[in-house]
Amino acid sequence: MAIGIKDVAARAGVSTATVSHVLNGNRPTRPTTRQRVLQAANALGYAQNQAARNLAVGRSSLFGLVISDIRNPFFPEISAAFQDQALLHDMDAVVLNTNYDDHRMLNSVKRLIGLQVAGVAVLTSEIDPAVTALLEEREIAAVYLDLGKVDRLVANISIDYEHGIAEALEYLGQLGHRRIAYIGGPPHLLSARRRKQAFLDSMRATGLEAGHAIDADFGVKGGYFACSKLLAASTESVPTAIVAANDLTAIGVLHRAHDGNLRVPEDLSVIGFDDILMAEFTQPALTTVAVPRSEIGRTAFQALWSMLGEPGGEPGAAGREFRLGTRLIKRQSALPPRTPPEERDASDQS
Amino acid sequence: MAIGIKDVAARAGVSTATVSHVLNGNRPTRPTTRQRVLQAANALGYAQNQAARNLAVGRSSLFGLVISDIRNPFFPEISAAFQDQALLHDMDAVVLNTNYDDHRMLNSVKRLIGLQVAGVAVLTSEIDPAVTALLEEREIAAVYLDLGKVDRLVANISIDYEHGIAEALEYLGQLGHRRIAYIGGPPHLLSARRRKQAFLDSMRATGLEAGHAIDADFGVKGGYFACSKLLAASTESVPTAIVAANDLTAIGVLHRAHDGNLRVPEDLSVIGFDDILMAEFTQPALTTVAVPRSEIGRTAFQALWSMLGEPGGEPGAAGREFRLGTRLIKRQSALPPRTPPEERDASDQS
DNA sequence: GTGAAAGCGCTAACAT
DNA sequence: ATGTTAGCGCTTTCAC
Repeated sequence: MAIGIKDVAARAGVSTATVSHVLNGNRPTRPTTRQRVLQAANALGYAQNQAARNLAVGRSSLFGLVISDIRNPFFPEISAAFQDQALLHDMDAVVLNTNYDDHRMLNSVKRLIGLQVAGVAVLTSEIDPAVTALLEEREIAAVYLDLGKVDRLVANISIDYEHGIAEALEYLGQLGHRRIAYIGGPPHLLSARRRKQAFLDSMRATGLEAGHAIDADFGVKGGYFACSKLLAASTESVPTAIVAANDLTAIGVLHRAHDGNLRVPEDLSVIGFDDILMAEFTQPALTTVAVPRSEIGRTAFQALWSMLGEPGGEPGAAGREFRLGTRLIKRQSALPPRTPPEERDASDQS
Repeated sequence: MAIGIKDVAARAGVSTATVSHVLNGNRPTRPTTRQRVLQAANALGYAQNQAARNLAVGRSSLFGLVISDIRNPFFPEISAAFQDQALLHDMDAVVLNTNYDDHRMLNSVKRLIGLQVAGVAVLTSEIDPAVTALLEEREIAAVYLDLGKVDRLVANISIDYEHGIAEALEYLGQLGHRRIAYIGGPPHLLSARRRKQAFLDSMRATGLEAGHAIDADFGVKGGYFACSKLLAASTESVPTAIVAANDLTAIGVLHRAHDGNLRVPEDLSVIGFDDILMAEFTQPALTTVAVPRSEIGRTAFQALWSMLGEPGGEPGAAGREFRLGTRLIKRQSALPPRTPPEERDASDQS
């Protein structure tokens, strides 16, 4: 069943070396030979045995992609973009979920090492230092998300929350808002800390009056209750705009604001992040700071790819820092009107 | 850098064969030797070189999982369940998106064959016959979704829409509904056809009065307009309940029903499928027929796993048919009330 | 421009 | 219970 390089060689009347070289384009071959080989390979339906190839080359055509959980809508787009790039370069990706578990994360990386992956992208929110250490020791190219470091075999992607939030605040300013509150995420998450800091810095920079900043849980419920607190303040300190650290939080805010039995500023404006992508669907009225998911995936691949040297040759480029911008998506965010459905169409499956 | 089996053998003072056997548990070893080997492996941070192993064994520790598009919320859960099972059996999965493209699907399978995968799960809606043929020819274990066939190396998973819809209709009957309409999906999709047929059969069986059955596009918009048509009918033929072939369609129906300017039965009931999972989130009031996504993923893995024989030994079990049931999730589906947020929490990510 | 042959790291007979 | 060793299918040096 297994059709090997020998079969192709035999059929083409050449040596296996030639077949190999034709297939990998590693050295010039006479066009006629080339033809014969290609034809033979095709006729036999030959598929290169990657296992053997990898063994010989010492590295596989696999990249590892470690994410928190593919069920979290934040990741599918990243993963898809990563794989699309991989396909373009004739590589494949093994995507592993850590389920937010450090131990499982380390294990995943060990598995990947066993698979002889050519590189690993770790795009989870928190990264176990043991992982970076392991990858470094094994001299495997790696790219991380919002990890500070960069090295010969370590690239880093960071999201420009600072600019994104500044943009959002500017927008609110144009709308006439002056008292702006913030609802953050769990302080133990790096992204939550960075977003909050960006908000505070940006407020200071623009000279706007910082309302309260409350930490919540990145969930709908957290946003809901945080909003209660904010709106229950004495009249002159009730914010007229709220920036929420992610979209679920923002959805919670909107829910609360329209539940009634609460004094809500006429023109309350809410801004969220489009982290989990449902925002647009569930709350077509929510203005969001869009995180460039596809770009993250694409960039992660490129980062790894660029660090890859020739199998036994030059070392490839050094890792570097990639900074990705956000996009402010403006939708009226005061009252979620009940409108006819958007022309969106996310369907077709099963 | 690369730590090989020899290093472990040396450090443990045994032969490579012993190390191999300890690691794979292929033959009894004296506990003390076992210990020494394990310890040495651990101390060195040894990770089995899968490429070499696969080459020797003739088969990799990889399963292929071919899906339409991981960005479609139907798939992440399937994929995650599949991978969780894989992990349990010390295997890995390479997940490939076809983007609903036959050509890309065939290509994906070819890639997987090159990777020497031990089996392939093709869980897309439509399956190119060339794919089944190729897999069959290469004698690779395969499992499909709603493909009729079953064979020595071909398993099949089918969803029991029939029962699911019957259950839904029974429920509507209990609620007192008699005139029930149906909005289907694009007839070129197998799942759409199967669901529609199940509806019609079930209606006939229960003796309920079948309202109109309209084909739509599996999208929100399609549901919206189909609903317009249904409710615009002459009074005595206006349905009091609508079954929609997927959840986006159902959401469209709900949107339309509550847009005003249309005569809507007091107690209009709507039932959808929870295909894309957002239904619960966006429309907590929609009763749905739940497709068992995780179970599909889990079953797909099990199907492949059971067909795997010993590398060079017995052939493993023959492929068989797996039938998976649906679950009817009852939520009031008449008027989507604007309530405080559910205690749901899908949050936490980067 | 092409071929012969030595491994890549592991497994699995076959020995002991 | 453990060691020796011949490949697995490919790449790649070294000859030609």
